[in-house]
Amino acid sequence: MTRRIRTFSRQTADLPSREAAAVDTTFLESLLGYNARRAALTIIEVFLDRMSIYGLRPVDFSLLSLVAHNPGITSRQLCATLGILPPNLVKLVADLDKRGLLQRKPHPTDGRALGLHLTVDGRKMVREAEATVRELEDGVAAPLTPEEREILMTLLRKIYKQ
Amino acid sequence: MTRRIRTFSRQTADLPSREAAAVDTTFLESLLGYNARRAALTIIEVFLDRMSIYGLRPVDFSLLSLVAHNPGITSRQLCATLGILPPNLVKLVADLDKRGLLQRKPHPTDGRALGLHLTVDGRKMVREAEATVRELEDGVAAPLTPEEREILMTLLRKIYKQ
DNA sequence: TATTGTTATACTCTATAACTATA
DNA sequence: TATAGTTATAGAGTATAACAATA
Repeated sequence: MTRRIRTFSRQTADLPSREAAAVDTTFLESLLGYNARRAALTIIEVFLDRMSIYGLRPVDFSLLSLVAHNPGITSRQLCATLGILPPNLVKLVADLDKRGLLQRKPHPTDGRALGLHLTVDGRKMVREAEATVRELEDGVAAPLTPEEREILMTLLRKIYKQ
Repeated sequence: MTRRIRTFSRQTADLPSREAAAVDTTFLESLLGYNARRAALTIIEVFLDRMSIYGLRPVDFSLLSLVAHNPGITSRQLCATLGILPPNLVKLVADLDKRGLLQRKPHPTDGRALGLHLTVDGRKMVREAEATVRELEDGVAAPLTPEEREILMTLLRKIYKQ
């Protein structure tokens, strides 16, 4: 079975040209928000490139990984966890369903809800995709020592979990 | 002169409900990309709220601040610095021009280019807005010691400057 | 009466192609 | 021939309102 590999275009952030290098960014670089956004965009760019072989965007990967580690999770829980609005989750789940990666089954106790479960293909893809994400993150975290990498994640969690 | 204050809606990330709290996010939270994106979104949310009094989104603020610290900067330099594509910058600059915050003047040496300069109103707004951003960042960085805050920014810069 | 999943829809953000004026 | 600024436009992402089925 062949599956079309979706491609994701993304602005190729112009490499710092002579002009850009001359720009004073001192103030912006003193801001947590600016630095966090720039770092996040850098990681996303690498993610898009390396994960294109699976046809998974960050949101698709996060969704599948959550279903893998929380079989039977509902759309509502997914929305709350990933910060996605319910109407926007419908197509995401429907598309992954069409690709044969997950299934919607009746919820055991709540007749309104549907529990999400990975298919065999879905489990295989998540296993491989999670390994690729680890490799890709090893690459972007290369300038950091293992200790610094842990510190960085700990500090980031302090920001969004307060 | 009255100026309409633009409002920016943003998804009010559902606070961790009982349901969401039960979701296992261990794997995602072990990823740099996930943590960086979540932290960036948290800061943006606070930014949108506190900066709405100026009618400035993050991109507007970054643009104005760069012009303030780099008088005469060109659109092309802004694009390279902020990772914006030239066609998308046109309306941003035009709108700030219409609001009387900046002006486009002929470039002294390049007839094709236009140098951007803040107006008196623009300089006043940037001064106040930068102070507000400092305050707002003090808030989001409250769970961190001053040393941790510096370490966090240093590590983030290592990620996107490699 | 509230919640789950859904449809329809609108608005914003990001991207590509192509034009003009100038280098 | 290449670059700065621009126009038009398409696609992706994110938002609100409202509905049927179920709690």
